[in-house]
Amino acid sequence: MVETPTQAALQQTGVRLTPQRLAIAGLLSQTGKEASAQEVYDRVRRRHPYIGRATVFRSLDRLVAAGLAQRLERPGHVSAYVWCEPGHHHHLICTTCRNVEDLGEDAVAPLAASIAHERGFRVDHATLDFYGECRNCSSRHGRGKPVATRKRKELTNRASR
Amino acid sequence: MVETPTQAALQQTGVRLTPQRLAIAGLLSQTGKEASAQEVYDRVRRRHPYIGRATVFRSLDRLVAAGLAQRLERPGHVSAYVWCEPGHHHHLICTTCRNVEDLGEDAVAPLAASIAHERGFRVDHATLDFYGECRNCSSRHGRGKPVATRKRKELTNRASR
DNA sequence: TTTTATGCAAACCGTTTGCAGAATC
DNA sequence: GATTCTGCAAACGGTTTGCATAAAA
Repeated sequence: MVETPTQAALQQTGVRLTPQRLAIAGLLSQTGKEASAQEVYDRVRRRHPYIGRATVFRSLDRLVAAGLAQRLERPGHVSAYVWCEPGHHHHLICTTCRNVEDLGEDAVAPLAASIAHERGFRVDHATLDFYGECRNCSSRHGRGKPVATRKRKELTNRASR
Repeated sequence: MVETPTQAALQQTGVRLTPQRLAIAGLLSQTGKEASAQEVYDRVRRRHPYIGRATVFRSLDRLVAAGLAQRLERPGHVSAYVWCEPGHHHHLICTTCRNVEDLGEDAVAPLAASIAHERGFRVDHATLDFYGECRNCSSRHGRGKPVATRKRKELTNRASR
């Protein structure tokens, strides 16, 4: 069995490498998309039909605690999870294909600095996420044309390793 | 009965001016702090002991729909509500006193523009909130001293009009 | 063999909804 | 008087937890 980078990263956090965890981590890290726990559950079940919801939530929590994933609070009281590189905690989220691009901390740093300077507010932490349409999706349809033919292809992809 | 700005703003949205709504709107607009529905409920109950939770949620929804308040998704699946000026949808949130300062849209605009330009990502909407310590709280204790003696005073204030 | 994780089911808790009566316009 | 709102209570749905069993180290 070959050790993947994801596996190695997981190993380093001290948790046990169960097939379920590996599947969940692999799923997130390879799709590059945000997904709710329910969506993760649905997809993992294709390979692990007997997995329970609790296991999915617990695994996701571990990933977040380890800094390998981030939990986004989406409107409607549903959390979304994204795989993320260390230090990249802001995102460009495509509302069409749900792809997530990382945005480095340096995007906010100057803004935070100017706020500290101008308003006397010491910034400890910032949330910054952009929602819109990624380059790929924009080029798939004419400029200004409404996004009616939304592709579901990516969403039904299996996370095959 | 004198007409307050809050009352006038509410009136303009076409909803009926019930005592409960006025109390909730007054509460939010005057504290300038974020509050969960439960916290709003607890405080409003001091003046309206028979108010129901549902009424609080429905009133808050109206305020948000009218653009007079904003709903923030806080960690832990709890929503927080903040009174907000039209067009000011980003915030500086003090984690000590929970005060919320508005941040104009122009704070993000240049950032959004550069992202659109550099990464081909069309930004439709952005979330941006800074968490930290406001000027008042910083000056209440020596620089660098850990925030151990966190004041609860503000939180137990009555929202008396 | 010790420790940690899993799966199941029930509990949790913030939020929403249905409905009869009450208040606003 | 027509319409909207309230309060109650029950339903909802995502998430968490307790526990006996199973798997990882």
